[in-house]
Amino acid sequence: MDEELHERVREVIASVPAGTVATYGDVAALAGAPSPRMIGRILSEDGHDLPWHRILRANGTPAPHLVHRQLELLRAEGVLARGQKVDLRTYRWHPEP
DNA sequence: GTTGTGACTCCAT
DNA sequence: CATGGAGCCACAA
Repeated sequence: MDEELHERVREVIASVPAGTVATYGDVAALAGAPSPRMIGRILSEDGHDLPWHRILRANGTPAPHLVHRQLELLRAEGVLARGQKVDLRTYRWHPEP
């Protein structure tokens, strides 16, 4: 049944609309993942098809080696970042009922 | 079986 | 803002 979790995570990430971002914790919670760490691992292996650039850390900063990449892609979608930090308060994705 | 590492988060100092 | 400890799961050696 862990495959479903895998699918769920992918689905949640794919559900994040352009111009918005989500945190690892949010994705983990929405997908029912056991821990936010799994999100990173899944992205690292199966994130090639997913908008992984819309996934940020809890403080609004992307992962260390992708920082530049993330911010550039996000900027292309209209998500402006201040230095390395994105305004989660403004761009954080809010799932609709 | 343990140990170390990782695209993590939270809280205390 | 920096640092450290605790919690968490998966995988390689």
